[in-house]
Amino acid sequence: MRPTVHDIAAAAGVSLATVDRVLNQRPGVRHVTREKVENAIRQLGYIRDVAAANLAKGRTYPLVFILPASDNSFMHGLNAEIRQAILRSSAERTDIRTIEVSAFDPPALVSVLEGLSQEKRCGIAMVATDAPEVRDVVDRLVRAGFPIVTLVSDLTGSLRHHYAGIDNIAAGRTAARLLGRFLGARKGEIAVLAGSMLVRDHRERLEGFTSVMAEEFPDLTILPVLEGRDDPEVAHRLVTDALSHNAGIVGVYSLGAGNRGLIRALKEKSVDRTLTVVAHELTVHTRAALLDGTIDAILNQDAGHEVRSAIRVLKAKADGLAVIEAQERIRLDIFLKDNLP
Amino acid sequence: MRPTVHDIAAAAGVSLATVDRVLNQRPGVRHVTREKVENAIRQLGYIRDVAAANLAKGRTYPLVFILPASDNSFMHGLNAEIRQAILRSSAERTDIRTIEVSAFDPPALVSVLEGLSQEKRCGIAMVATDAPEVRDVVDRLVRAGFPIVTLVSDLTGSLRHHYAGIDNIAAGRTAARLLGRFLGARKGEIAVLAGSMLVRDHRERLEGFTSVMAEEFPDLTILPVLEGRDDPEVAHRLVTDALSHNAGIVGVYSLGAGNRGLIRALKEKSVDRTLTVVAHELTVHTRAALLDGTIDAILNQDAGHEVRSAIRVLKAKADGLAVIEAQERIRLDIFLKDNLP
DNA sequence: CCAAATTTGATGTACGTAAATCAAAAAATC
DNA sequence: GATTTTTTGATTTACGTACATCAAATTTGG
Repeated sequence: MRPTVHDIAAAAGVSLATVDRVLNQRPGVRHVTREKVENAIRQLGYIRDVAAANLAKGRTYPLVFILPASDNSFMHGLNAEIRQAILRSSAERTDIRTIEVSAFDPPALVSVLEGLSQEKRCGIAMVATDAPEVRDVVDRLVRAGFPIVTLVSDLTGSLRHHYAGIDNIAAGRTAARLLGRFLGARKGEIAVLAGSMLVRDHRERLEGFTSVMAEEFPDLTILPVLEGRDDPEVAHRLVTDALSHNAGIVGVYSLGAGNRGLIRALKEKSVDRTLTVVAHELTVHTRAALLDGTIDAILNQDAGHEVRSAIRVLKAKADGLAVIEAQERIRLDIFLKDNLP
Repeated sequence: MRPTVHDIAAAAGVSLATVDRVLNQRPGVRHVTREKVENAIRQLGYIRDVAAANLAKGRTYPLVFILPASDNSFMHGLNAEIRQAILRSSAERTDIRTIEVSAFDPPALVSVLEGLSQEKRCGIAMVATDAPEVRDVVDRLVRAGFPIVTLVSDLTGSLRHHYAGIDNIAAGRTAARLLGRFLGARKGEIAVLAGSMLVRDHRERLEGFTSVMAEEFPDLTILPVLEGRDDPEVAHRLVTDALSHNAGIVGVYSLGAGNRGLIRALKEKSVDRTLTVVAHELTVHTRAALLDGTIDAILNQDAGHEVRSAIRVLKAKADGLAVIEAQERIRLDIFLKDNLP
């Protein structure tokens, strides 16, 4: 049986009330007494029963998800997962609310965060926009005791407690190796379709991609990046143009959203040639394209896992508890047509 | 605020004691009264507070892991993860014990299960050996109210509540496509190294592998399977022999354990030729081989995830609660040298 | 050494549920 | 209609923790 507060009180030779004061950091305990209690806690290996504590406190975990107002499948999926989490909130004692903030707009994000800093403490999960002023508010909030995790896109160099998302450099590198290996001995050009180079995750994916390409596949040259703004129409036009003007393209890496347009363009143009294509994010469109052979591999991050992980980490941080690191690592999923979920 | 037992009592116009009798399926409630209470539960959307209930009951979840006594890295890893879970057991209210049973030995497994059926009810996670007599005991245990999940290796056609493991046919198919695509236009022979064809997961991997090879890569022919019994020494000898006698081998698929021997054989023989190699299970050995280029891709199942998932599912089943299906799906991890954890 | 301030103890209530007891009411049986 | 059986109610204690109150003990300051 694990020790209870009563056991500590007995072991430390103090009353229950004193143990309570120490545990909950209430004033009115002399230094020596506090030490006695803390020693007893350590020796007995006491761990607070979080379930019982939450019951007594009537505690719920107020959580806020800050998401960019982007209209693409991935963000829709992320939103859906958060709604699922909200449905579970009574069982999980969470109280989740979401705030939309205009995309790639540091000042907007900063003002939302500053608004939160005025309210009572809550856990924050945010899709970060990478800017110094954002880092500053985040650091301030962390110092003020707010548990903060970044979601999907990280804020490196900040004090955020955790990042629930994939390693985007590794993702880009993996994409490059897959493309390179699938192309085998073929020489030619690779078209890269991104959303925007202003977004950190896209920049990182490109960085990883180009470095592996340069190191290991010198016969393949990367064309200037097409910025499709995660918009299917724009993507369609850019890819169509590129394929028309450049007969040497043998492969495509789509590292952002807006794959609907890419797929349409590929189908229109691929009658005359075979392209090897690696794209990000598993959606109804990319899934169909993988199955019909238009796309060769899909790299994916599991939005559901990211949301559940963010919630687990925020709750643990609010309680000052440790997390199971391996459990919270978001992996890069690689899907071929054979291992689709 | 979510409704409590008091709210139901009030709504149904009965006493707390009666609500308790209904909730915990105690006798002494007339049919009509039971219905009144059940209606109130449904209308108010009452959900039992599991934390409070467990506190009141002083409940722990007795769990048993039944594992084959196999001496390979994967089973060691699985064991390590179970030990980790045991360390967390006080916080998770679990009481975990493991039972080793000789590998690939249905009668031994059956007798262990029958022993458990005599004890008080507990959740069972087992690495199944696929045999009719095992299926029968499992079905009997499930009917007797034991929550049962299969781990790593499934028992299809049985009543087990859940399977915590990967889809091995999909794994084999994926391996075939990776090998085939990596080899590009090359023709030649593929060596397959398995542990034993008596194990269901190995059979399934081979099945998936051969079917994709046959369908999509007719220029590659599969050599007769080498059964390495998951033993490094045996594997080393078999692979060395195969490579010596057959100059046409261009690729290797290792679908079982004992990769240490495979890797040594490859290093000794690969001075004169380039092989494309796909292997299962990420261990220190396969990881190093992936990084130094001896292996091209590793397929993996995350033992930690499998153990945690099995525990979550068993607890949920014991409480009659639903699980988050997407969370419990064990995915096939594909590692290239760029996305190693 | 006395008064004031601080520290500690004792005790009770609460959270939502489980489980037990005993009395009272209702239903079924003869 | 009286008796037995079944069903229901009322009440209590418990789980491990949080939190509040008030009294008692101890320390501190003058």
